[in-house]
Amino acid sequence: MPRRLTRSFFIRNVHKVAADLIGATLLFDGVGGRIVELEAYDHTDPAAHSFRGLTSRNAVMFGPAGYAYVYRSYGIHWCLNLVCEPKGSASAVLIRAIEPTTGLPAMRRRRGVSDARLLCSGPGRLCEALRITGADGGLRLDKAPFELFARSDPVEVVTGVRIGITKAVDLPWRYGLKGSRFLSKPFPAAPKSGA
DNA sequence: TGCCCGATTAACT
DNA sequence: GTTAATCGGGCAA
Repeated sequence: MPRRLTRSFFIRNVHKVAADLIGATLLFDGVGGRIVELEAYDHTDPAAHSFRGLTSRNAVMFGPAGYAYVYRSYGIHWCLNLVCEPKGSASAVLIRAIEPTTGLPAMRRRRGVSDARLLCSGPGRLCEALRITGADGGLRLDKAPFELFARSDPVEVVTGVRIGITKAVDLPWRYGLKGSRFLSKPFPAAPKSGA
């Protein structure tokens, strides 16, 4: 039986949490799967919502670790973040892709597609598949409807630059499960020496 | 009050 | 590869 993640898991540096979440299982109302891709953000980061300081939208990011920050993207999609530490850094990880393992029929119904690789590979897609909305912002991650379980097997974590942003584009704050078929986009191959 | 634009996605050519 | 959809946040006026 995998270990249930408690709030203390998130009371750590956002990059440590990010690396440890690859391969972990995320369920919402009993539907979800294995986290294969995420990105880190913090208040020193021009690409982060928290960069310009506390506002009503991003207030959850400035609060305690272990809570969900959900925001609307492009006026259309919802995106899920997990708030981390250090305290006051307004840091969080954006869950970008999971490998669907539980509740496939519900996810297919909600997404309107059958291909498993199109269910949860992308931050907006996975929120639609898990039915996470702005109403879930501010909820604790260690209580229902959220359930998080630590990975039970070793994984290889790869990093790269983040996707879909126009600022701080060079920070290697994207984390992924090496070789996963459920990434929203592949990680570039390691550059050859001498390139 | 108005304006610009985004941590995206799907449907185009 | 390009672009429309769609709307609230954040900043200028």
